[in-house]
Amino acid sequence: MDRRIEKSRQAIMDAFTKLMLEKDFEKITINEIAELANVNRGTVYSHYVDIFDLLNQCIENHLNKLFENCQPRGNDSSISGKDALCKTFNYLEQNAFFYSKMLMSKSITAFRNRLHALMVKSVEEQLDMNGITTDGNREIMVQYFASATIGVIEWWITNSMPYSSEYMAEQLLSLMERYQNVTAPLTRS
Amino acid sequence: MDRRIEKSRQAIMDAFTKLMLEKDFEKITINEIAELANVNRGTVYSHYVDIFDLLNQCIENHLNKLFENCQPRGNDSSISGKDALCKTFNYLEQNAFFYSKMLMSKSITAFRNRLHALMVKSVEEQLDMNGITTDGNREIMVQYFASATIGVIEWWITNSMPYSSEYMAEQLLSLMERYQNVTAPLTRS
DNA sequence: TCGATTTTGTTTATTAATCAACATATGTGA
DNA sequence: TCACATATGTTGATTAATAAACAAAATCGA
Repeated sequence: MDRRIEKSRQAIMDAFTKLMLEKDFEKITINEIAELANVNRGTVYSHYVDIFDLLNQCIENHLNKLFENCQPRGNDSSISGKDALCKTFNYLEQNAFFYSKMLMSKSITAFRNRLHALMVKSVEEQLDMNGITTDGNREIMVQYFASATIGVIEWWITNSMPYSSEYMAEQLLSLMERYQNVTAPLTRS
Repeated sequence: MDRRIEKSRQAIMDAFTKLMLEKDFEKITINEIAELANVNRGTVYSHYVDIFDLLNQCIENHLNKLFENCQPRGNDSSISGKDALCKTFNYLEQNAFFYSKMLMSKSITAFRNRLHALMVKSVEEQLDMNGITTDGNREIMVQYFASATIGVIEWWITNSMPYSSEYMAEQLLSLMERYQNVTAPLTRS
């Protein structure tokens, strides 16, 4: 792809993310973003229809990175479920400022919705991948695991990460293993 | 000016400076520079005729910053000659890696020549500014002060800055004050 | 509330950057 | 020494980014 596109997108997204950390979303203007990104205002509009589109793509980028982190590498299962989960918590820790802002913002509902949707999808994939069948209702089970995991993550982030990422991965894994052989809603063991 | 020009120049110059620090000038290629700067190779050629032009402009940029540092601020002489000289040594310290490379490189003669020329010009300006007249030969005096100052700077840089910049400024100032009321070849008192 | 300022979103002409292709030059290893 | 690879410098067609200008909407301050 034309490297200009990549550079502009990166500069705009970086500027937006930076502004997100230091002020409320409602206070951020396209002007500010363009100025900080050092691109023309028109360039912003050529990549994003408006600031909400920018927000959504920003969320999408971050959540993609989040869920990438918990995919076992390639075909070799050299990385265990616990390792992958640990990597995920490490990633969250490194980007805690961003995720904290997203979870605590009153005006941003898109983030929670998208996180939940992606988590549900991820849990379903893990169930399929591990060939898990259950007596109970599958739909409900998926919702159960997804919400449980998000709840733990949200609590950990918004409470300034009181435990290490290793410990969190351990505990979450242990909780999930109690019920089914679903070793992790995000990863396979 | 079109911000694209500024951004491209900056990216290219940054990449070149970075490469200068980690390898010899002769080993640096335009391809490398373009790659590291993340610009098309043609863009490099649209700003610089060849790698020697790039080197010269790089030297020019750095030396301009060097001599900017020792100009007293604006019209108010709130910053004394010593302070300005101190700022100059501080700047040299911060960019010691670059200046050391330049001074020690066998293949780069342009840097020493340009440094000497700018130093001579600076000494002449300081003489004029302070209205200094002397019995001796002015030309020779200018050469004397210019070479003396460069010699001290070169020794300090290539010997890993054995004294603090404050001390160096002090000592150099004191040496120059012994002869004329030329308080500093780089600054006015 | 009202006037002023800022922001938004869009358009247009212009320009810099891009990619691909090329011939030439330089250098490198067998 | 001679292929082979890499680097140089240039060209032309295409595209993304730019600045400037604009009307409309939103925000702000008095």
